[in-house]
Amino acid sequence: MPLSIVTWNINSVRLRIELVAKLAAELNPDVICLQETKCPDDRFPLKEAGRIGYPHVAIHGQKGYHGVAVLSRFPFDEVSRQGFCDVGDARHIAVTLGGAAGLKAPLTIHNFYVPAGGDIPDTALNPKFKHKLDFLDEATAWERLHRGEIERRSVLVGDLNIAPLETDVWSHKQLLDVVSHTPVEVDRLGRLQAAGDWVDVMRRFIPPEEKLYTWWSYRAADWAASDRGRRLDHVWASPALAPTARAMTVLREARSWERPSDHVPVMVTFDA
DNA sequence: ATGGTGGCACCGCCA
Repeated sequence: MPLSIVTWNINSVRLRIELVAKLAAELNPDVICLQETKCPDDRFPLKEAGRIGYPHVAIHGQKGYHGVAVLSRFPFDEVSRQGFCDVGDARHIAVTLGGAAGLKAPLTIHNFYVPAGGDIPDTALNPKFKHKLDFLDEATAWERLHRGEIERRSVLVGDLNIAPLETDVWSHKQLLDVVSHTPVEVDRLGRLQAAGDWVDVMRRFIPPEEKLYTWWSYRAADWAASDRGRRLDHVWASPALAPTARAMTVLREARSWERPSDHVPVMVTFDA
């Protein structure tokens, strides 16, 4: 059975729930993983999610900042939330789809929102950059502990706030010292990927030689004309699941929607 | 070379 999963940093779920409806109408995904919901759990727009076809919602939110959620057409067998760096941030939620979703075997989706890391790529000068690296280190250690489960049928998606490849940014040279593309961050992300033996599914569909972006700054006068994008959002699959990936879409047009997020949705369809 | 925008909570912080 095909299972389509979207990841999208929505930058406020309450402000943009109608854009989730538009996404649902255009791509019809089975599961939608959101980041930066910026919404306490008791204020999440659950009714609206149900109205647009997603009656099953797993949330890990907080007031004003961060927050992740998973909207699903199918019920979850399990939901879990992991804290990192002991700071109380809502940056991870995992759901398992299985028998109740009609899958032949359980499939776990990890939805991450990695800290952005501030402006200065120096851990001594910028505590937010230190937090970003620490978060990635903790997530890597946590993955090593759970490697046995991850190896089966897992997906890791989210706003990882790092563009690892030279073609994941509009100018490799000009962004080498810009947070999101520094070698130290790329190295940390590589370790996280190696810890789960994750396959970069987006790059299975668009070769590493080609430019590929999922985020364009709000600060550009004309984001499309300047096209100074970065690939900050990712879909990784475990080795067991990766070969079943059938299609991948980066919904670039969503950046032109009215009152858009600065990130666009990415969808991957698996024969799950 | 600089500053440019956006969301939330509350007039600063984070992205």
